[in-house]
Amino acid sequence: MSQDLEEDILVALRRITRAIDLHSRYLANTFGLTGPQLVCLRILGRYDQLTPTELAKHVSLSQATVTGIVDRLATRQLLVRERSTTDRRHVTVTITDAGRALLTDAPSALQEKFARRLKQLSAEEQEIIRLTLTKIVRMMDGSDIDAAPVLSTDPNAPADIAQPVQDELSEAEPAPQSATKLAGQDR
Amino acid sequence: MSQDLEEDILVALRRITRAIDLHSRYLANTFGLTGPQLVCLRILGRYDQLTPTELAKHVSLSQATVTGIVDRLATRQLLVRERSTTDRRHVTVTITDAGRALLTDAPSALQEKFARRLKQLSAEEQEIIRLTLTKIVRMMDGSDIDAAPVLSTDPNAPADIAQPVQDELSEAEPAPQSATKLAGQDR
DNA sequence: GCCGGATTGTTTGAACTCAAAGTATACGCA
DNA sequence: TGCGTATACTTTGAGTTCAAACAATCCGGC
Repeated sequence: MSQDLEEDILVALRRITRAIDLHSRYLANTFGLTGPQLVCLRILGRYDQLTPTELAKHVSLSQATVTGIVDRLATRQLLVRERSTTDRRHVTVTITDAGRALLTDAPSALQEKFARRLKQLSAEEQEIIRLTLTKIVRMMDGSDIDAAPVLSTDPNAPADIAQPVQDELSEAEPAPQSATKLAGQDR
Repeated sequence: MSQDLEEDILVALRRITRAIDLHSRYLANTFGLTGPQLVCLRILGRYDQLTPTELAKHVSLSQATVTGIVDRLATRQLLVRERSTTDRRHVTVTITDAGRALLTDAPSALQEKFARRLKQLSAEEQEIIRLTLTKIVRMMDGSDIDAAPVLSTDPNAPADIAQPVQDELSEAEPAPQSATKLAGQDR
């Protein structure tokens, strides 16, 4: 029965992705920003100003994707784009007062209901969720490419695309002995 | 420290989404089908023929999305679209021999590396992952709308958008009391 | 000063994703 | 028979996402 573990995981991930997407559209309708836009703006609110590359790293998106998001936020005047005078290749993206104002009463980028339910879980359960997701991220990170080394006859390896990135956040994950803990909390 | 649980989860989910997307592109390059295309074709391989609506339910996507995917698979002749003669509103999507052939040596829709790592985990750990993801799905499903009832002054409620969906497919998941099971099978 | 490689960002093209609008068809009821 | 609602699917429009191609700029060596 644990045979279709992979399938189950696939289905679960697809559903989660979908739920996130639906929430993003919901946010767009009711609040005016999509999920990714909100997340970017929030990060920017925290750092005040960043280059697109930095922002991309913080939100785990590619530079190109961030360009599009910044475009849309810029047309709404929620941030400003300026080329650096010292190195004109650099662009600094700065949050505006309007952007900051919008953030003050911005909803969560996660579904309210989900967030609420999350808080109702025991600290233990919350930790399991966090650790499990972190573990999945780690297992997925930088996959593929080295899993199929045969493809590129190119001598200089195309290198790992998704590269590390990994270290920024993954601090604590001591022991996965959590299994037994999970026992009682059914319901 | 458990304060930024929400943030951590958000980040992890975004990374997972990204990893899946990157793998999808990788699949497209090396195998010729994207992740969603592969998943749809696989389901079709299992059922032989389905209507777009049924297919959409099986893969947890909207009907509209499936139309696009079926389009692309159809132009590659991996499946055929036919209008039902009895009810011409219905379309049946049927996998072709070519499609079936392609499936035989199709890679996993999940990253190889991830799949491998997954198998190396203990049965217990695998179970935790599965249960955690399932739990997240359950917590996210049909969220939003009823979480913010105030928005629409419209008398006829826009109704639940993401609705259930849930029940159609989960035949093989009778009771969610699975947590307790986890207890004994420790090993 | 100038050329070539490296770095940073944007554009382009393709796929995915959804809701909402549109189209075609069926079915019930008068 | 005919009208209206319901059903099944497709189209449209917008946003996200990425790699790859492109552009602008910098910096080091000559």
